[in-house]
Amino acid sequence: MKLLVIDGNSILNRAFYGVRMLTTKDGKFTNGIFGFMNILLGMLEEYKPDSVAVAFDVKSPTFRHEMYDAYKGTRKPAPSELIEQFPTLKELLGYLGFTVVEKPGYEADDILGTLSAACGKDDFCYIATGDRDSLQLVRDNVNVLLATTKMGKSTTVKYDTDKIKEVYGVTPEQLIDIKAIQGDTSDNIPGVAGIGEKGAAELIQKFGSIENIYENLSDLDIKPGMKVKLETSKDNAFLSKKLGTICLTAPVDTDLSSYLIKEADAVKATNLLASLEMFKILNRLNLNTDEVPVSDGTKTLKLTETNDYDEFYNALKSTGKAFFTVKYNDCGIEYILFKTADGVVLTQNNDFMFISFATSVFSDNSIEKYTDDSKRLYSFCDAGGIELNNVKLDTSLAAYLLNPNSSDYSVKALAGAYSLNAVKVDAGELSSFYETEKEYVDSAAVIEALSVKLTAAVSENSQEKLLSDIEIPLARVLASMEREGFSVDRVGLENYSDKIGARLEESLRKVYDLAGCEFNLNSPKQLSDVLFSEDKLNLPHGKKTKSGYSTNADVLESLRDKHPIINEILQYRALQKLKSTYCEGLLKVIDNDGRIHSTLNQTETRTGRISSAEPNLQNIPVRTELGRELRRFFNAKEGYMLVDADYSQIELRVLAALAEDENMINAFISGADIHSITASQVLGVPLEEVTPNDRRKAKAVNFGIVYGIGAFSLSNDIGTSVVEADRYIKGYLANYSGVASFMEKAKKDAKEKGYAETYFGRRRYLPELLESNAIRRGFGERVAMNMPIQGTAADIIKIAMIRVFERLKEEYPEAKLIMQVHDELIIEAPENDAENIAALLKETMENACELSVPLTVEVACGKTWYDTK
DNA sequence: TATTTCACG
DNA sequence: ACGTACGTGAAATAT
Repeated sequence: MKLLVIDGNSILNRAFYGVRMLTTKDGKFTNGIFGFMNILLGMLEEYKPDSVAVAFDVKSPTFRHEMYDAYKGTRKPAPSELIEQFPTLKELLGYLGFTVVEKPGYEADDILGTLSAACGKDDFCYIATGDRDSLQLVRDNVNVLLATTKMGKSTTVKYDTDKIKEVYGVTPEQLIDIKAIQGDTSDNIPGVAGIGEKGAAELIQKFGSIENIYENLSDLDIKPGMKVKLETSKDNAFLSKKLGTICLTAPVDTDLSSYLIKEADAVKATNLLASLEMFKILNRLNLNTDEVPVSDGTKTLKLTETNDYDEFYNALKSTGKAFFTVKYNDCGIEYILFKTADGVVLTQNNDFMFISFATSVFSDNSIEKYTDDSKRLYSFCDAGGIELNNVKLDTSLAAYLLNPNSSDYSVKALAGAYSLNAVKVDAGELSSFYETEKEYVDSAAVIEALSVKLTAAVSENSQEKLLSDIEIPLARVLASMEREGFSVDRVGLENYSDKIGARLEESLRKVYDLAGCEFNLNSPKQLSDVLFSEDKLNLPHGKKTKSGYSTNADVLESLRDKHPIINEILQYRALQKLKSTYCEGLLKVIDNDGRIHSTLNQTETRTGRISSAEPNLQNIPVRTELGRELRRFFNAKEGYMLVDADYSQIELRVLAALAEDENMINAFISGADIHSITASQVLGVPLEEVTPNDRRKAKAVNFGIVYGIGAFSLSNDIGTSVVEADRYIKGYLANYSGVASFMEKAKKDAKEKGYAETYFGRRRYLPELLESNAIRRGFGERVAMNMPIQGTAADIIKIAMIRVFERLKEEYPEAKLIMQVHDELIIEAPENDAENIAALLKETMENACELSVPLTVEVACGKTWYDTK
């Protein structure tokens, strides 16, 4: 019999602290269970036990905090986030066929000891724990698998008798004697006062046991000082040995066959794991559930191929719905897989009729499309001059609306999330195709069922309009923007790069001179050594990071007048950023058409914004002149102009509207400068007497308010004391009382509902609000205040983008929307139409949404991006 | 792969 | 006593 005995408390504890906080959408904490299952599955695979027992303490769990322990010698109760995971874990283990062992009055340790001792010589026992105390249980047929977390990575180390000898120089039993002398404050084991780990180990290595030591104390070769200590604590030593010896006779079932792994209750286990959103674990377990019926009741789907396109097209037309996924290759579409009532139908692009078929399906307005990557499909269709009509659902977009706190919206991931993993495919003659294209076929198999579930959930959340009027139409706009790209002056950028490169070298040389040594200036670690070491520049260090002292711009800024090297380092950093990220980074991605085609992600941010990557064109420098020069190389093609428009203070206006704050609304309606008005009202001085410094502070507060400001950060930002910053915030909230109550309501609503939401109903779930850690809860509260503002602004510009796109297509088909930077839209327009298009853009953006405050847009034309500012 | 830094709104 | 403003992506070094 091969037995695996797990210290459930210890392993769950390790897992909890080793895995970053994870929660389900509805706020259940799962990181401990997730880590536990990973460790357990790893052990099952590696050691292949036939029996498993998981032991738990019955009393409420505590945890050892190393630092805390060292000083206080006590244990802290485990946080509620961990405690709530125990019952769920036990339930899950039961469903999976593993035996949970608990005995009131006994610790998990004792159960491990008893079961390991119950192993006969034909048995083998593995003990999994994170607690070194259990190492005393190691025998020829008992190994301990010690879970340790090294640098955030969890590993298990196997201890057999040889390994114990190697590490401690003693037998496993002698570890008890070492501990009897050494003691253990966290377990209230006194030990021998004045002798620690090293001394204890040495004594036992030499003399074998405390019994031997005390029987022959006068004769043994021990330093007199140590003898005195031993003598004084004799009673404690023997008491400690007793306390430190793990009980081998706990009253638990020692018939090992009771712990044979039982058959899992696959349905219950699957449901529980799905509710915990642990799809990776679910897949790894390979539970033998019956196939899940898909929406039409079918359990096993037949994979067939058709070349009779006319017939198949008519079949699609008669149902009015096409559920499909597309596989692309370099030349376009490789094949399309359709889910039909009969199964999955493969249509391969190896026939001259195929494209005509695909074109018919895509353009047919009477066929609703349900697919998984509409942006890519729009892109393909645009490129081939094919119309794509009536996209009813994009699974990734629907799932993103349902929960933006996710990173994987693939059909595979969603099928897991919606318990559709067990749909089986009968590939028949296409089995070799199925083998190589399994993932696509499986995706097609579930896309209808998935669509049904997603549609229901979106409707349940009242997010239908968000999906049909914003996200789905936007996919088409983004596809077009990606395809259009942004024209870039390669030669200009190369020259600029050379110029920066020369200055960079010069700067580096100066830093070396001033430092008196050469080192890698790109390494914060090496730089902090040079700046802060006593034998180097010995400058006063600021805040710490995980691995040393910070060298970021804030810290350096505060040291600027302490040493001339600081200024040079700041300059170097700025140049290095321009050179590597912008010059070299951008030059690498200019396409053959002389344009940069960034990817615009629609399911990336938690607030509803879009993001730009490979390259990121939403963070092209603008704040410093040297950086802003880069924008000269982003230009309009021959005969065209850039038309650039941005919303002014859109987030603050959204705040005024959402908060229904009369005062702030009137400020915006008046059209005057919002920051000056704020300063005037908060300080109680006439508008004309507001100084530039007053305005600067008011502006900082206006920005900060949107993020869920704290006095500490504001004081940092505007360079005043925390007390004064706090007074300023109080004054601000008293003046804009609608804003104050909005913030309170935002927090309260989010706490009650579990999510924050925008004006248009976009949601963001906030499990952080349930955490016991005040820092993280505070973060959740700031997000609860910020998300409705940032998200509503994001919704508004998305609406504007769709309308601008439609109008351009209709009125100025040559002009194209090419970029969005959160509150800014850029159009590449024929020179002659630029003025008209500027007006069109401004008007469309300003009227994208009717709020109780006006939305104002500033628009400018120019040959380059630089010229539009 | 994680950490640190820094560019943008 | 904590640690301190929201949302991103990229590059470089360190592990």
